[in-house]
Amino acid sequence: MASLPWVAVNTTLHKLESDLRKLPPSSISLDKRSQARTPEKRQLESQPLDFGEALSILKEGNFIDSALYVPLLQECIDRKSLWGTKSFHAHVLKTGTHQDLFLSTFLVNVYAKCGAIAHARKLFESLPRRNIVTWTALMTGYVQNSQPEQAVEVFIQLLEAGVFPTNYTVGAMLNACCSLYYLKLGRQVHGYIIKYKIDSDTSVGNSLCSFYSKCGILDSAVKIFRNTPEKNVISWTTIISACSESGRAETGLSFFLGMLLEGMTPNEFTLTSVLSLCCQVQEFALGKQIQSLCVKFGWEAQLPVRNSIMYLYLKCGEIDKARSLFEGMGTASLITWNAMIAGHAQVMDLLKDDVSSHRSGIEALKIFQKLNQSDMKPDLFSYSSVLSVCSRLAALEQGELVHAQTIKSGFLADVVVGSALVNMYSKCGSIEKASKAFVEMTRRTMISWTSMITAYSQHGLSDDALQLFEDMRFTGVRPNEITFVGVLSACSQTGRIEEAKRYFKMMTKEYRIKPVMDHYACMVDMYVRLGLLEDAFDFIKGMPYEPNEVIWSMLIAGCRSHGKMELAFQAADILLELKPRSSETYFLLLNMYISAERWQDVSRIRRLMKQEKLGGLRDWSWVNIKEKVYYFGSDDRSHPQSTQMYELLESLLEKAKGMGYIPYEILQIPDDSVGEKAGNLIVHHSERLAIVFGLINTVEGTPVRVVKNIGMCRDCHSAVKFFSELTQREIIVRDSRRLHRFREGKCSCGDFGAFL
DNA sequence: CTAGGGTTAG
Repeated sequence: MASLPWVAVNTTLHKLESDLRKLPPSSISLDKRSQARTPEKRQLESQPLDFGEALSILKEGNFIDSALYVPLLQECIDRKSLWGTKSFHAHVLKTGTHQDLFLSTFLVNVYAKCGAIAHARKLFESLPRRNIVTWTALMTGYVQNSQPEQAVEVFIQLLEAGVFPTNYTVGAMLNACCSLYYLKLGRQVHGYIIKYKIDSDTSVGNSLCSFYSKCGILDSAVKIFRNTPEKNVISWTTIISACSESGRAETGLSFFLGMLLEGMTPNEFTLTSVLSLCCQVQEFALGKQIQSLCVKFGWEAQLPVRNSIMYLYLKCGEIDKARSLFEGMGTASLITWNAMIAGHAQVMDLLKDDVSSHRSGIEALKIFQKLNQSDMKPDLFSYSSVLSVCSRLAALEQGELVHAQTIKSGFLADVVVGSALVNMYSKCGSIEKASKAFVEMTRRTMISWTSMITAYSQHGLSDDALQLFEDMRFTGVRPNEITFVGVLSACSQTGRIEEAKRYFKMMTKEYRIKPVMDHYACMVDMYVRLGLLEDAFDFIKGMPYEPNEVIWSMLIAGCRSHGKMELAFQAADILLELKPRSSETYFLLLNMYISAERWQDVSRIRRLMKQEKLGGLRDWSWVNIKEKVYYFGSDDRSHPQSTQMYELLESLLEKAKGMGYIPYEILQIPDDSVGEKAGNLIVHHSERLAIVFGLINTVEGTPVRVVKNIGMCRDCHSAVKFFSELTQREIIVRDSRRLHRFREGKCSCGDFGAFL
């Protein structure tokens, strides 16, 4: 963006002003050529066409029927076939049809759409004649090929050439401005639009509306929309998707309602936008109603519509339905593939603690692999989704392969892909590679910074996290509420009470960010770690909203660790009034009462769990070894190497005891699938088995990475610390709450990470 | 001029 000098911009606008002055007001508004397609043109398009056949005719140097020109070019766009376009171009030159301005303009457009903007430019330069549509096509081409500065440049040139801009040209200019984030320039263009009274033109209004929304000013977009006198379907679609981009899904849905009430018929664009809104706010029932609307209006066969519906099914967890839609799709686009990968990634979140969540991730990797084998190339969306899948799976090997692929394909340069990579390495336990990826980024957004700050914080490196936060502020990037979760949790890890208070104040006063539950949770966590349990209690009581389950469990777990049982019991009573929803919370209380031998309370908890219909938890862990996944449950003996595993485990535990390991009582997690078998006490939780399996089956000295579906208990946490020292191995366990990196007898979580 | 897919927390 630096290459566009302000002088040029001002010249443009100055020139624009004088040129627009010469213009009779009526001539700007419409360019007939691009209006609704003429009947004979539509007829051309419906001609049957075999793309391959047509191309081979061209290749052999033979002529093709001119009736096939338009459909062939359209096909080149759809397939992004540069080779096809070139062949066609050659054909046009040979037949002398390049004199046809319509065809030449179309070719400029096709080259641009195939990503060959340089070719488009060359053709443009060589044309003996050009009209405003040709100019506009070139501008649009630059915008679409991420060279908005060039688009502005072309705009200057066309004005200098004495050509009159149309509404389309103004639209392309506004698009260039929003890609440049040139709010100022766009506003000036808006000024001229008003001055020359073309603001009542529907398409100009639509462009402005989309411009403001893309610059993040939804209010202005809404204003423009309301002031557009003759709203068409596009106007409504624009405002609806503007709401979607600004994350204001409810507003978007109400606009949709308004549209229907005004008797406007939605088109396929509208419906796909609305479906995406439904996904955003998880209004799946509404989404299914929209699906019926798609059928009613006859849009259900459109690929984008089918993509949206498939994505909707994934988001509400109906994977089988989504999969059958996917498999039934004759032609899938890259977006179809990406939606499948991203959808599976989100299903992982949906199924959080269940082992099927993991399977969904594996499925996503498989889909990505199939995409690689297909004739389509993954793009930045595919890469960022698949990287997030790798990070959720802690699949380092696969993640590294994807990393290599992003380097090869050049997508690593994208900020989102870069941030996803930082996150992947961090979640896979390698802070070194995460920070390397961060340092190598050429551009950073707030999310990139936040990812890295959070990464340091999760790895227990609070100095680095806080330093980076200061760097971020110094760079002038505005943190959001998630950044502060990272900052505050970094403070809490190392008990920096004063700094935590300062940052909390900074968040609310300087950045006007309303603290949410997670911020309070960080503060409570800090008091608890420091053993300041009364302070924690007071802090909780002073919160502006009702503390949730997580906050109370933290306090209770802390009281347990510090032996302040009276306070723990008091807090437990309050917690139970809240009717906790998670089984984990009940197990925390249950085990606490069992070890305190408060049998009345034990039966009270059991009764409550039955009332709430909360079943057992499954304790699962898995370990990735050479792209294969091995699952383990508590006391699992199903693996052929079991004997060897248990021998190693017992010997490690014995040696640990010699070094001072004192076992806590191991948390009992009754598993529903097994039924309540009396006297079947758990001896080993799943992560221990996964760890020893990893130790046996990986090379000496390399890290072992394990993922666990629920939180680690105190006993396992303490034992694994000794394992890391005894084996001189780095052991990484990612549980449902946080990341534990055990090295030389210490854990990155600072020892207060195990709640149960 | 309008659409469908992506990254950050506990």
